[in-house]
Amino acid sequence: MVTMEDVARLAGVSKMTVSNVVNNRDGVGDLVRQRVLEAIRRSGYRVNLSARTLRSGRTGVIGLAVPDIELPYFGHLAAHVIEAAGRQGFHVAIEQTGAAAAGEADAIAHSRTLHFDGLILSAVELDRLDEHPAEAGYPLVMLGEQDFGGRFDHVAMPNEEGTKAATNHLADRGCRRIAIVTGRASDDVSMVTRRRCGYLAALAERGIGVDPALLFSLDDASMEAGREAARSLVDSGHEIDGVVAVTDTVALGVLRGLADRGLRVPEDVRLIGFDDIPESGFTVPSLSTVAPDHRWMAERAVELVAQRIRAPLRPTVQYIAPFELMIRESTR
Amino acid sequence: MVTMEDVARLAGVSKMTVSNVVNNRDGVGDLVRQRVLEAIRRSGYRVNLSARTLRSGRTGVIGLAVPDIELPYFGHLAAHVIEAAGRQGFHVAIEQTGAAAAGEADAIAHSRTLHFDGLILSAVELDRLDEHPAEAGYPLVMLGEQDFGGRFDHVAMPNEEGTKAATNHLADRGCRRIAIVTGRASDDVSMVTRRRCGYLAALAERGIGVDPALLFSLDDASMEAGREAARSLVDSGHEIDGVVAVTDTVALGVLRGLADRGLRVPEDVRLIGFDDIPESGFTVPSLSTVAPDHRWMAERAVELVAQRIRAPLRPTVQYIAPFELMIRESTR
DNA sequence: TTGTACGCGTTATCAT
DNA sequence: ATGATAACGCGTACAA
Repeated sequence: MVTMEDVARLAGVSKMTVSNVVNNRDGVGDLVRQRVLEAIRRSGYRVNLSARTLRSGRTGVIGLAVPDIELPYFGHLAAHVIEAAGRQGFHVAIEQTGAAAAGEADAIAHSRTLHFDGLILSAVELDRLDEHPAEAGYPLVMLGEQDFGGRFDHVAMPNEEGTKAATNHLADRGCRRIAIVTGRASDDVSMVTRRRCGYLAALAERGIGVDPALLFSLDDASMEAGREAARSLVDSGHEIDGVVAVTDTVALGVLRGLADRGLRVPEDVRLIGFDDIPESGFTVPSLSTVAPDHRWMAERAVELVAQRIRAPLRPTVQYIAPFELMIRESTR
Repeated sequence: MVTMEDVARLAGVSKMTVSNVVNNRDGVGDLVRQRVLEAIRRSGYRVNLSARTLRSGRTGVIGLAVPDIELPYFGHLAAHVIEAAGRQGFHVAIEQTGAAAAGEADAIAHSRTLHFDGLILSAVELDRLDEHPAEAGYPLVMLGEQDFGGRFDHVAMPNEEGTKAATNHLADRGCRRIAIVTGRASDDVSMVTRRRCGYLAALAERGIGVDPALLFSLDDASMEAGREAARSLVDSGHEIDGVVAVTDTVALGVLRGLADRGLRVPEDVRLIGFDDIPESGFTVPSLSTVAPDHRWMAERAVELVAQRIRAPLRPTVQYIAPFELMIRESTR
């Protein structure tokens, strides 16, 4: 391995001068600087980030923990985070939590072990983070679903607002028997519950009665689960003319499940999702959806970790992402 | 930060003994070991990987460079690589190359700068890697598309074989006017060309004539490009009864583009893709496709980097992934 | 403007 | 079985 020492010898200077050149510090003569740069080029020298890290105590890496990078939504999000972090001079390491509270807690511990400078956690399950007091003071930004009562920097999805707008939109189109397909609603503060609240609020506002048979809970937010939910809803015999799906991924499954039962979208049933993943514009029929500004979310999240790394004690900040309704064929 | 020194003091031993305990080395008495473990637990100590890396010269991280993590296929692949690497005790850092030769070369340089122990490169553009001789000897495994004439460890897609099987399948279903939608075919060895060869081979075998008007080139392998390709093909007036799409992502776009023009799949046109991304099972109609064994590919790739890290000079290995045809509704 | 000495946390070597 | 010491490559502080 080529070290600064080697470069210094090659250029006939001390390694401190090499360090100064590498870090663009001034106080180095032009001629000497040229000689050093030439020596670096010739030798193929690269800074050793481990050594630098050991000295400075910073790794320049932030972790991004998501349930499953394979789900389109998180791939999408990761791309934006990587880009935003790059602009701030950070690298991103991706962890998968498997959408389990244990995985999410692990990711935090892991992140510290690897000495990431901070962690962006897209938590869907971990609602009891106060059980992990050892992590206090670590730059941790929550991204997306859960609500943590202001204890963390948080960039939230417009869960309630978005779902309410979606439900209202279906009502505007004349739907009166609107089903909602969500994840399981075990805990109080989860994304699922917030979205369900938005749905209920819209129905109440319109004076549409709530039929418990139209509240469908999934085990996970997968395409397969969405497909089965749609089949069950149809098979149960309750008439429906609209479906609010908790995510676009689930909506893709619902779309397929309705097709399995010979129902047409939007003629027989209108369908709207949440997330606006790229695929949604290309399904047949294309999928209406609540479109949060993902780029904005990623940028805020990166900005928040960066700020917290610099100032660990500043008060926490809560954002709710802006969104718009993307109206496509599935609710025409 | 808690260091080994602190733990050593707390346990009343030397830091070398702590190191031995942490690394599960033997030659430590049971009683002492217990005392040390207790001290680690109480103090919340974590190894400093930078220091360890500085000493050992290994980071325990392998890079995975893909064109765009947002494309479902690469998200899918990344999930498998992360899992396989985890089993071998490696972490994975993801780089995006933007499907450009410059990005791919950057990823290699970058990977070395960050002192990854090795790099898995899913190269789609970089066909002249011999222009980067400085990288010789770095554990680099090519995954997927390109062919590099045996100069690197390589886990290849069954490009030619798979596309040939797909085309034959369409012919079996009675198609005689089969179009192929590929990326641009500028270079000799690219995935695009290999897949096109498979297509031509199948047609030749069946005695079906090649109509140049049915060879459609895309600027990129996106859904949008696929959609526009399908529209153009239909609008051009050449009758078609089958389409081979270069990837499932493109096929999703083609499916949509055919719908835009009022053509039914599979009644009017049959369609087959390549990759078997999860979405393909859920489209309406569901998408037939060439399904390479992604898990197998990820495992081989990780295995190859791991081996090359241990033995930099062993001869290179070439694999071609196994595949099967997933026959779904789009070719019924 | 350039050089020297030391410390970051860990591990290898050698000694006890 | 355990401990002392010296590296690993870089950056800070200070001296020249």
